Amino acid sequence: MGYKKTMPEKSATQKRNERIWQAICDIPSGNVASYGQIADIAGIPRGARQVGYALRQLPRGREVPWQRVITSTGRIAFEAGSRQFREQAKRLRAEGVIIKNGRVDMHRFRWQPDLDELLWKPSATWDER
DNA sequence: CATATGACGACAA
DNA sequence: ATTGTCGCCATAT
Repeated sequence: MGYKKTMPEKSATQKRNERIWQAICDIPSGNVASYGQIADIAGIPRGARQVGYALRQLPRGREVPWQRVITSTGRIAFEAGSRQFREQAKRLRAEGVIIKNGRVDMHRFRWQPDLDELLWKPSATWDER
């Protein structure tokens, strides 16, 4: 029975990454969020860089809308013109996000969770069908 | 243990 | 608007 005791538990890092990936999955298509914003939602204040790290660790095949995470100033974090930059821009535009002069208008496309909640909260009313 | 690094962010010039 | 600096914090060496 106990021959599985060496099963390694998820490291703190792994659990943190999971929370981050999960938070990113909540960003609606057509919207974007900043690294810091995701960090806060994932319960990691001042953890913007950790979000970047988690994304870099994102396993192939794991479906997470990583393209929706950009810097707080509305820029794509990758070097302009790089392959990754173009891929992200392409995906965002495919969702209707406008990138003008290499930047996204955060006032217009930034995801606002609380506002989003307001639309989900009254679900009880709709759940009744 | 000391440094360096990075898909960040805030701020000063 | 740009650019540089510094703070932040997990990892890598």
